[in-house]
Amino acid sequence: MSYTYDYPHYAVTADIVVFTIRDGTLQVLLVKRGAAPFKGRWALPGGYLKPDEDLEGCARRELEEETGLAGFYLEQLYTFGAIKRDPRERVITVAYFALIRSDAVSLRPATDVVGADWTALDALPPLAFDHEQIIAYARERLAAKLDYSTLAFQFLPERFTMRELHAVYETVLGKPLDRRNFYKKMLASGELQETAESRLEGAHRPAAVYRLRHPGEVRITR
Amino acid sequence: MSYTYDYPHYAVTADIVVFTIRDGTLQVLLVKRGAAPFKGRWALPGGYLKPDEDLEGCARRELEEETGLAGFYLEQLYTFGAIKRDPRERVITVAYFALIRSDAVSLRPATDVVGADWTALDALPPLAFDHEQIIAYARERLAAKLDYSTLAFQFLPERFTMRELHAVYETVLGKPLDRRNFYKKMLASGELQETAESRLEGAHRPAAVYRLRHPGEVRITR
DNA sequence: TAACTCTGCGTATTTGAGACACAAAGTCAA
DNA sequence: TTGACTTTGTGTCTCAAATACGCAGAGTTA
Repeated sequence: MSYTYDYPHYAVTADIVVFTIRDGTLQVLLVKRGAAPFKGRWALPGGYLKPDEDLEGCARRELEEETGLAGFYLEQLYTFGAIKRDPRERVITVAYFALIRSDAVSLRPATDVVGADWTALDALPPLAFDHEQIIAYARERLAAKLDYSTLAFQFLPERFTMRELHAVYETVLGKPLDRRNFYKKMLASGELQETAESRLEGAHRPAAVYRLRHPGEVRITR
Repeated sequence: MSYTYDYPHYAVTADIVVFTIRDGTLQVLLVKRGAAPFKGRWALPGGYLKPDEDLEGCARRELEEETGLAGFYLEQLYTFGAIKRDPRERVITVAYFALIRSDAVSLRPATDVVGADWTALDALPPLAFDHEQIIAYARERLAAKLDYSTLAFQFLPERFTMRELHAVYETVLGKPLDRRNFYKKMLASGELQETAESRLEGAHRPAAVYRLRHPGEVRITR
């Protein structure tokens, strides 16, 4: 089957920067390419847009195929269309970023790749295409948005402690935040809901367990 | 001439939301379509991506053809790809927004349109495609970015007074800002450079003339 | 029961945004 | 020439939020 048009058309893909937090570091999902170009190199998960799906639908489908997960947070990032970014032909890629709880995922490589794995952001291997650039851009957006949204909660289960939330912020921002001021700020934000629960994890006072006042919804907090 | 591919490709366009300030209101550049679909309707300027130009290059070229202007500020906004956004065929459009000093422009309609004109944002006619949505999104981005960048200066000539700068902010944000606090904030930002010049415009004290400390460069100020 | 560790709350200081008063520097008209 | 008028430019006060840091609370372990 072939497709013919009267004037130039382009391949369109969605690539997704999937962030998670594992072992106290910010990690991103990479797949190992099984075919040329860049065969054997790591790359972002993604794939071609189909005629019957919209852009976000494409990103969501590609990621579901790879992780088995549905309902994750997904946001359009930027569109990359440099002429030679793909050596084969002109490919326009609409980049997305997603946030996922890594404990909820079991990776299952898609058909056109030979492996998929999480990689720490500060230990990235050489990547295919312009994917380093895409990841750098996604990381900036993520860090900036922590400050004025409830994005961070996408990394946590429904119920969590202040320490867990604090750790997410420190990990993503890559710098220490005063624990006590952080507690205050979070409580003052009005986004947290206390629960009756408390959690004992070690030889010390148990931590109160919180949940989001508006779960399953990313809110802009200013 | 025709173009044939092994799997679905898509038309890719760049549409540009061109903002300017005229008569004390925020205005946007619209063109009147000369052909179907939406013949006779107003739409955003834009056009098809050519194989030998990148996305920003496409936006820049389309706008240069329309306004004769070069070197304006241009930023990628968002990519719209809903399946039926163009009734003819699937079109992916990468939206940009540009800021222009309207006094520096003389409009000259491109070949495929019958007219081009500035329109106040609060008096938009019905638009073609999803262009209302694109404009709304661009307006949000512009207003948000005034707060933490030197974007506003793109609406002003190289040398300007505090009053002119103040008017730009009030117009874009659509609300009054205390003049005296505004002065203080701008001076404290460190982005302004005093000049020896002052400007006399009426029966009152003349205003000091400033210029940007880093002209021709949009800076993030936090 | 004392040592230890993390949790939770409080307080004091600094920084920045916003409200508002008033002097300064011009023109214009009497 | 002088006073009315208008816009420019600076300062002060207040309040809210961010930051620095002290310390009691509530568990476990030796």
